[in-house]
Amino acid sequence: MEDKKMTIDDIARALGVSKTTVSRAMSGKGRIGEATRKKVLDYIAEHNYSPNVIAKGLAQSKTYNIGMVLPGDYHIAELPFFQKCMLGISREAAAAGYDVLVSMVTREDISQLERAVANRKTDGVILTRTMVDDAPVKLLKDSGVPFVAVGSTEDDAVVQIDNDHLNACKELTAGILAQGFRKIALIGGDMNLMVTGMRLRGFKTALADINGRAGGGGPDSPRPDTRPVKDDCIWLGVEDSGAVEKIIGQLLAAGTECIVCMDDYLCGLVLNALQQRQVAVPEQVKVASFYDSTLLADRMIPVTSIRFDVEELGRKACRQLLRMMDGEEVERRTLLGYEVCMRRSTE
Amino acid sequence: MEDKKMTIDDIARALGVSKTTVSRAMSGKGRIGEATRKKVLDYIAEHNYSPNVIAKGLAQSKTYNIGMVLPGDYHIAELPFFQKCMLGISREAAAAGYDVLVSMVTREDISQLERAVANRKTDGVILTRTMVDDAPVKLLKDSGVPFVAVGSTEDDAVVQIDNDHLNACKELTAGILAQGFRKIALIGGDMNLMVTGMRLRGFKTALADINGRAGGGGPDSPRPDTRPVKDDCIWLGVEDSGAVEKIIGQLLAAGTECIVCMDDYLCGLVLNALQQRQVAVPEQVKVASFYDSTLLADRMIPVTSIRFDVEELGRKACRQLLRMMDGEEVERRTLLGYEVCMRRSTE
DNA sequence: CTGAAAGCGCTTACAG
DNA sequence: CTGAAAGCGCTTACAG
Repeated sequence: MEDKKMTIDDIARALGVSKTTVSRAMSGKGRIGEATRKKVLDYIAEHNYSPNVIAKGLAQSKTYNIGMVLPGDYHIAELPFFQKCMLGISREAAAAGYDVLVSMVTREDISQLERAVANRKTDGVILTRTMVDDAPVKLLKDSGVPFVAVGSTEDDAVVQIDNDHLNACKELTAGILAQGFRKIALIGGDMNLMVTGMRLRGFKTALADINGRAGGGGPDSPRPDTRPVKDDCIWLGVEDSGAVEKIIGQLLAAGTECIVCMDDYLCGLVLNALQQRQVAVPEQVKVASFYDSTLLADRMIPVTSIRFDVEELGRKACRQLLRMMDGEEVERRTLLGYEVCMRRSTE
Repeated sequence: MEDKKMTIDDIARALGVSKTTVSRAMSGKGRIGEATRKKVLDYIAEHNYSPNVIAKGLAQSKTYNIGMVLPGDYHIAELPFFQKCMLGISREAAAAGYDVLVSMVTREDISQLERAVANRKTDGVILTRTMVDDAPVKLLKDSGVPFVAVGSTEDDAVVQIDNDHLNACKELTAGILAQGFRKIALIGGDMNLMVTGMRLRGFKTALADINGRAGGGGPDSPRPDTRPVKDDCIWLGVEDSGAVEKIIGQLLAAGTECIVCMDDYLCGLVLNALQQRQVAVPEQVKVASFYDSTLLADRMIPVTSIRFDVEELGRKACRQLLRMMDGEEVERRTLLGYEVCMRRSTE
């Protein structure tokens, strides 16, 4: 415990060198004799000294903290995502000598983030979720603090890094359509989440593609016959079992062959509703979901799903931020891959 | 944005006073003229200045950070708990001018916590979960940093604050037994979690009580006839649906009347298994759970459950820690209340 | 290769 | 009531 209060000055005195020398030995910056260097490092190791990062930071005008904005009111379906993402961020930060400061925000209250920014407690900030019309994004833009958003934003001046939800959803949908199904429905949650919109676009693109309109044909490309996406197959803003029950009733009556769910919680509700009506999956209806989280780990049938590497997403976001803090130019938008896992539920 | 770089020196110069005066006006410490004080405060408000907390901390040998240890590998059943607990901690910390630094630990790797401690980046630490033979507890004890554990610990020198799981489980169990049921089973998860043990003890106490052995009778109290708790009614370390299926089979064969689940995830598995076997709840079997989380929010029947105020638990833990950091004596063990919510599933 | 000194932005005895 | 100065524990030009 004694060593906890040891200072660079103590070391300098004990070794008969200057503080400058000790500092240089540790940082590796500046010229220093190999023998001196070793002497200092040995002493440090032996006495289990570690420098006061706060003081170091002050001298360098750095905090060695990165801020992480975490929603305090998110839905249980998102929890596994945040857990992994946090883990990735904190591991990468630790590897670079940084600690992670959390600011929990809700839709009504972003005061924790305001404090962290005003108090200059962080060298940069990572947003772990993006919303339509996102208050934290605005705050951070105004503050001038370097930040990256995990997720997509409307403002493309913002550095953002995201799973490729659009193409993931498109490929998943296309995969199902490729099996010959045409009556396909989409159920999604909170429309204020950017991710909901991205998936919706992926879904629509897949439908449009199979209808013969290969995406983004130029103005002079032939205008083929198209079957427009039917609105009654897309349900967004769905939150609870009551809503799901009702929707399932309508979908079954309409002869829906496959239901794509935007998250594993909704998918759980859908499976419950189907089970209660004695509708067999996949024999009578196919079901697919996103995230591949433990939320569905123990269902009777394995559910077709997208798999993302969320810890890696967190790590990449952190690395990106560290580069920005070093003044490097970084790409505005980074999209990470995904894996479509076809399973029993859509066979 | 200009004001972000403003320093106490700028203010002093602009106002023609000393830095000392500015500092005193802000902190309220030391004698200072009311007029001077107002002048300084007005200037600060107008120019939207906020002091550099890092520098302030250095001068006071404080960090204005509290550390929060978060398991990086916890189970989904625990996620709603951690979310609320974090929110409570961070809100209380913010109110006291502190930020929250997270260290994510896993069973194999507590290096993030080691770093935070070695680097003296926090003035105190909150542990958000306790395990049997808990590595973070040991590390923190050795380090000498003030800390409080949310949860119960074996080592009662540790300052701990917890929901009263023992009595909650006891009361829940007693409430069910009071309805006349005798064939009651308990299903629990990870036995390395202290909470599992606490609930187990509560369950056993309730059984013992109804068997006539009022808890803790002295050596000279009459030794009444006792029905010992049957071990085949208690299943711990249950993790997945496979295990649950098997257990449910045995319990039904044995004529079990009620199943108490230690968390909402397990309870979900139990409900699935019962549904699959067409066993009606509560008509044929009663079911009760803990936590009252959104994990079970959308089940067909409302599930009898314990309700804890986890955000308040987080807040109390944080307040306790702040008091310790001020050098105050605090009680070694604090237990918070609970609410037993009897619902349809045990009617 | 090494050191004395100034500085990071605050606080706080110590003197007026 | 107010200020000059030293100090928190580091880093980093600037000189040797």
